[in-house]
Amino acid sequence: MAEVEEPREQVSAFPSRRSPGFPTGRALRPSAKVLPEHARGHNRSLVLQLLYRAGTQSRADVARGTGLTRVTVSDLIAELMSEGLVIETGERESPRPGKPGTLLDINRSAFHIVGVDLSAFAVFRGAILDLDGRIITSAEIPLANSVGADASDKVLALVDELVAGATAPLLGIGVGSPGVVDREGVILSAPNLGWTGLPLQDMLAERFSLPTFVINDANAAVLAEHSFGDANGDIMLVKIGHGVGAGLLVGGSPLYGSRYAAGEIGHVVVGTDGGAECSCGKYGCLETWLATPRLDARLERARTSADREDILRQAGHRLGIALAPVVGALDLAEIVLSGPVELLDGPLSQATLDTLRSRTMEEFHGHVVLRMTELGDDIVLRGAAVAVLSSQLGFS
Amino acid sequence: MAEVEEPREQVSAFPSRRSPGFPTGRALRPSAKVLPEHARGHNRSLVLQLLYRAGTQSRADVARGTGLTRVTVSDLIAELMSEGLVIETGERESPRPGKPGTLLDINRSAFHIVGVDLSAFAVFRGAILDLDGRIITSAEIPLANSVGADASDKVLALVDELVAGATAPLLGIGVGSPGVVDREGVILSAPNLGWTGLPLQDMLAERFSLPTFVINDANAAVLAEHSFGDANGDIMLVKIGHGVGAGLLVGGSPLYGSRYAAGEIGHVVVGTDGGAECSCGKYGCLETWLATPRLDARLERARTSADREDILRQAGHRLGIALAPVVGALDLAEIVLSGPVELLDGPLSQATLDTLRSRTMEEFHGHVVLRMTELGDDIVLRGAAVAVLSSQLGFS
DNA sequence: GCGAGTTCGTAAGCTTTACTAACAAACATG
DNA sequence: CATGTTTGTTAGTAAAGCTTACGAACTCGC
Repeated sequence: MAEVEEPREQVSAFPSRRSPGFPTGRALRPSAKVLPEHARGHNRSLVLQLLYRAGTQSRADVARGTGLTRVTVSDLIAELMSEGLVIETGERESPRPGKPGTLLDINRSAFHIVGVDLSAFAVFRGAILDLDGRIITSAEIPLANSVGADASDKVLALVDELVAGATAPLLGIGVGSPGVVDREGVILSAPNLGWTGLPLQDMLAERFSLPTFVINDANAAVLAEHSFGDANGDIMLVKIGHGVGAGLLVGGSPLYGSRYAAGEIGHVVVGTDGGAECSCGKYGCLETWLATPRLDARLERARTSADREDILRQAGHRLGIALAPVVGALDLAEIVLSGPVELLDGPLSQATLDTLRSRTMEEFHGHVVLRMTELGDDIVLRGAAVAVLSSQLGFS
Repeated sequence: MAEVEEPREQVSAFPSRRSPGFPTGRALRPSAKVLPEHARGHNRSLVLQLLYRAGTQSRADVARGTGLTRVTVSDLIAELMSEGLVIETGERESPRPGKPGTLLDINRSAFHIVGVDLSAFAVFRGAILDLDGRIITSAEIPLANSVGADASDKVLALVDELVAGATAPLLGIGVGSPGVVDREGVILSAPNLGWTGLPLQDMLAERFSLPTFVINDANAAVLAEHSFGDANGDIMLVKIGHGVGAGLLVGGSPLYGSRYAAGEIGHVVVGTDGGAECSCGKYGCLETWLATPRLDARLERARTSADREDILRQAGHRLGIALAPVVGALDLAEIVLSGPVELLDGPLSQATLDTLRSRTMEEFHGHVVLRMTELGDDIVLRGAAVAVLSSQLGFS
């Protein structure tokens, strides 16, 4: 019995079955046939998802929650238990009549995940996380200006260290990298790290024999916000640091763009009144207004706190100008900012919101929410872990 | 055996089975369980899709094209033939060895579709189309300034006329309407027609007992461009007329937005240097630069052809300014313009493209293509028909 | 002309999956 | 303590696509 379609052979922590999931649902791609076993995988994910989210409950509860019958749920649960993914946690103490149910939960400590963030300044950060996305241990390796192969060697070294220190079977490795990353985890271009066409995902998967996922850092961040934050509906996460980038989640799934460059808004020119010269050669790019080095430099020159506020407000204003057409086109529910709180939270984000409101139509887009993420500096790390979770367990 | 989930009972042209399709594929919705019959529906659509696109071929060809076995394909084809959707068209004249296959095709003249465009100026347009989207007959009804119930009565009258003149069983009714339309085909707001919360889809479905789909006009247009035009990848269709709106297709499916207002970019302010006062009260909205009445008025005041060109170029420039952040955020493959060719095709679209190139990053988004649609004034009509096709046959 | 090889479509039987029906176990309530 | 409720499991059924096998119809080489 040959596997139907398994493009890349990766060793999984699960003995029997990899959740196949459905074809991506794209109406027009030459989408694949669906076999009964695919349906099984879908329902399996459904059960897993319910347990993950709603927590401890009985088989009968799961049956009601998914719409499947108790028989089918029992069967799926047996499979999941044999893989060690689900455990029985005892009996329900019954305040109601009838036989008390056997309570189930995801075995939240049975597997760990390696998450890596390559987007911080001058340092690669990594961590081991549990299935709930909590950080168990973390590690760092200074970048020391390395680029190219030196830099990718440091990624390998960092993951080496994390994998060696793991205290539970690993579900996989997730990496959030700056730059343009394709669907196979090849980093097509990451100028700051001197990478072009680096197949980091394959390199890691081969070296560690673990399911590995390399994605863009802003996409990782928006995944984290979706899973661990309060995000609902279509959201855009704007990540402001040494550069400016964004991740978009539409209908629950990340938007890649036609050449994997979705969210690359840092070098879009903002406004029609010039602006400072950018490293890219143009004038008035979003990064010239918002990248933290530029912003810090401008703030240092400020004399009064009113000056500081003006500078921050101006930056926020520019962000609002750039985001207004995007909000209009996508009808976003939420815009989340990620970056240095002391810069972003306050006059800057307030000015962004004000500008957004004054440049879009209240009736259509007045409902858009703008806020800071509450996930702090771990957002990319945790988002990379979500990518692993989502692919290995079949949900996000 | 109860239907699993059929929110709205609609009479279909098909006796036995409505293609159920899969849940929308949104990772995080409380997505539904999948039964074997859902898989069947998916594979059924796959076969239909292949026949629709690739045209005449044998059962064995279909099996190779879909990855299903010849046995399964035979079974599905038998089902489709019993519904009158597929017919045998003769034997292949064999240049190759082996038994010649029996050629099959979609029965392209067996069903017709009603398509309606409510977005034209001062007139409602409708047509009967065949399964290939060709217009068989068309009809119009002058709007004569009616609004509210008078206007919706005219829609009913127009569809009455078309349905009465149909010469084949109807697959369904598709309507492209201006304004904000939700997923159930309720027109939440269409100011020009005086509609608020008008359940047009239900009204038509009930009156004609046919599957009916009411969608936004720009979304219809982008569907048409996708199906009948050359569009590939993620596209945005910008529809310029008395207003300015857009439809977005991401990963092959339309983008609705969190409150069904995606694509409503007409009242986004463009640039940071003021602009004319808009009917909405703001200054410098995209519509003040591009809506055809404003543009025509400005062009009438032009003295020389150089003046005319300047005006058109300025308008195109503004469109480029508005689109640059959207291109950056979505990494669009293509932007398609729909509207009066004499205004849009030439200096205007050239200026839009120039502006787009000068305000985005060549490496990331230099590949974006900007062009006029070739579907002309029938684009909404045909897109509305695509909505019917896509839902009733399970593809687009 | 004819056997060998190829391709097509179908028949029969198998495997997977989720379903229904039925039941024993375990509990609350009157 | 009898009754009703809820849980989880066993047994059997229906749907779907698969594999295997086969007759029909064709081309090609001798």
